[in-house]
Amino acid sequence: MARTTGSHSDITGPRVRAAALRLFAAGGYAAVSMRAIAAEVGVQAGALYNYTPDKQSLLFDLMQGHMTDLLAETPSDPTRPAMQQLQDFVAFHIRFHADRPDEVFIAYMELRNLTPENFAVIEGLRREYEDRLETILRTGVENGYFAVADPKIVTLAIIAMLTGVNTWYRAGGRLSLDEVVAQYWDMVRKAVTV
Amino acid sequence: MARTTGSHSDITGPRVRAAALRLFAAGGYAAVSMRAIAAEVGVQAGALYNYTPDKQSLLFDLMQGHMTDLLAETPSDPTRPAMQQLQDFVAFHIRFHADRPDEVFIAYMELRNLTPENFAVIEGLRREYEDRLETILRTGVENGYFAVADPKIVTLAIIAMLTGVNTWYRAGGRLSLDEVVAQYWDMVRKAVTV
DNA sequence: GTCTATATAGTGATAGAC
DNA sequence: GTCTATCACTATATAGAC
Repeated sequence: MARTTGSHSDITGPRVRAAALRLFAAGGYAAVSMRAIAAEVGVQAGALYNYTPDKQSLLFDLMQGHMTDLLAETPSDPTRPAMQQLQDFVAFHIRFHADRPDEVFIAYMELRNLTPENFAVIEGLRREYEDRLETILRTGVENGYFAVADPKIVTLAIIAMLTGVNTWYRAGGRLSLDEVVAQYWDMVRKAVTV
Repeated sequence: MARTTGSHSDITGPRVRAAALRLFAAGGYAAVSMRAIAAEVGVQAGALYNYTPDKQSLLFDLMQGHMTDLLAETPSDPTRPAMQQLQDFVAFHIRFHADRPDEVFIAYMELRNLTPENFAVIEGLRREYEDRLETILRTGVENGYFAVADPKIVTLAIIAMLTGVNTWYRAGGRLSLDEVVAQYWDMVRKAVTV
């Protein structure tokens, strides 16, 4: 992928972010050098600084983009029964995360490599996502469909369980994503039902 | 903690491991220098190499020690009913992990910083632990106590859910560890019961 | 917009004095 | 067993030519 010369501003920027995403997910933010990212893109290290002010911004932009995409696509229809909303949430979470293994890995593993200011932003987005699920659980409790002693705990437990799928699921493996979604929905449904 | 001179072989070794544990958990293996570990112990960087052949061994020893402790302490009594064995496992997992937040964090976050040979060892120990739970689930299914379509999936889901406690639980917080164990056991029990 | 070259600082690990 | 000093690299980021 060695390049020669010329102008590529409109395509190089996305390629820098894609290379950083792949390399950060594979080796970890601290272990990946700007030179390695540049080599993956096919430019020299100095050229990266036309697309990002520094390495930290590269990480933050990837994580922020991931979290805002997550929030934008989360299903949210308060008119549906709580049980349906919960099923929608479970299916969405598994499918969204299965589609973006690198982003998910970074979002969980590289939090400590964010500056305190950037960490606060990402943490806020994460809490916003958790609140979506917690609201569904509280609604179901109020309406008598769910038996959940502590909605906050159950929220965190469900999200941890669902996100765990990413540690083992691979497309083309023993189970289809449909089967995975069905299995996890079965567990979640039983765990929260009266 | 600056030191002056003298011999400390029997106490410096454990202190090196303790410092590496704390710093790796706080900043990540790749981001922590041998000089930082030495400073935490109160010696110069060169002196560390009296206690470890290299930085990689320091990480591996911490992870291997954690996993062998985990396996050694896991309750295992096949004569008890599967439901009791499962409850024992859930309570043990939460308490063991709550006691060792740094070790748990490293065991999950630093897998990719192990050499391939060391990774294979840790991965084998991890699978051994998962097999303990999977065996309990299969026993309960055979005896008609559990309704679990795919014991392997449920094993991974339960472990992910339980380990997630470490991301938010802090001693002295809103919930006691007894309450946390009770809440999670309630969810697990309902999720696997017929 | 990308290049080459470089400033400045840090890295893991080792050698040899004490 | 710990020290100081150092080797050989690598790091992020910048300056200036083209």
